[in-house]
Amino acid sequence: MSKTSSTELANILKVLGDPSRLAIFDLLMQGVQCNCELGDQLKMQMNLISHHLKVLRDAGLVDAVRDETDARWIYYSINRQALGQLRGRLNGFFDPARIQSRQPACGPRVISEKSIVSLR
Amino acid sequence: MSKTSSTELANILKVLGDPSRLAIFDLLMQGVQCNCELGDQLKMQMNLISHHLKVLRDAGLVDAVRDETDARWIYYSINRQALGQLRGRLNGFFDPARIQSRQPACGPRVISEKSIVSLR
DNA sequence: GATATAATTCAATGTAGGTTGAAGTATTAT
DNA sequence: ATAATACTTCAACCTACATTGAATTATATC
Repeated sequence: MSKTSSTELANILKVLGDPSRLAIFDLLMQGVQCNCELGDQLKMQMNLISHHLKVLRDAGLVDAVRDETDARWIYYSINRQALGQLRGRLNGFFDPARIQSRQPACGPRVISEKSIVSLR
Repeated sequence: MSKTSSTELANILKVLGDPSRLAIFDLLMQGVQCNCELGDQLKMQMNLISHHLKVLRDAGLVDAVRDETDARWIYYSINRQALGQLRGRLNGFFDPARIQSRQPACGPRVISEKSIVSLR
């Protein structure tokens, strides 16, 4: 895997690698939608929930829509496309079949370039 | 998903959610094994590699064995069991089928307990 | 217009943790 | 014994960022 691609994945994992944020994500998977209920469930202040939701939204993982009848309310949900993409990337990256058996390029068992030359 | 389980997963994702560390993990998936070669590939100092390897080992993701003929060398590798477990947990957590459609528990469309009572 | 509600934004704080350089440990070679 | 090698550990630094409280925005109600 290319270094940039690995870095991109790391950044997504960092977004999800916070207990509060992953808990929010998990509640959204369960269908919880509004900021206030998230706060109730997790016993967190509303502005903190809002902060984490922004991080999740900036990462493209979460969507937000305003209520049509009362625009003060905002409903959050998992971005299904992003979820599918993430799932695919995780499966690709953490695939046991990817593990290659390979001789160490250094260490005592390796005949180095230099020693090959010196043997001639 | 329980909160503790979610937190556990978050901690693993945090370990992997660092670009340097995920790059090391990725090289180990490709079969690179010794500290020095990891450092060469990633242009990082050996002690820093060592630090990140310790974090990965503490998380159970990576194994280390000493060379039998020259114990100065240590070969690192992906812990296959941990990789399989992680893959399973990730697939379980980021499963689109988990997303539940659910009415918001708050917002204007919800008839609250209080209003029900006041209507009687 | 004034007040209330839902949520965001801002400024400040505190700390976890990535990075660095130097010292230390274990093993092997001379 | 001394030096070299491979790696780890330690101490210090520094930055990113989660958290907090207050102020702000936007919308709705009275």
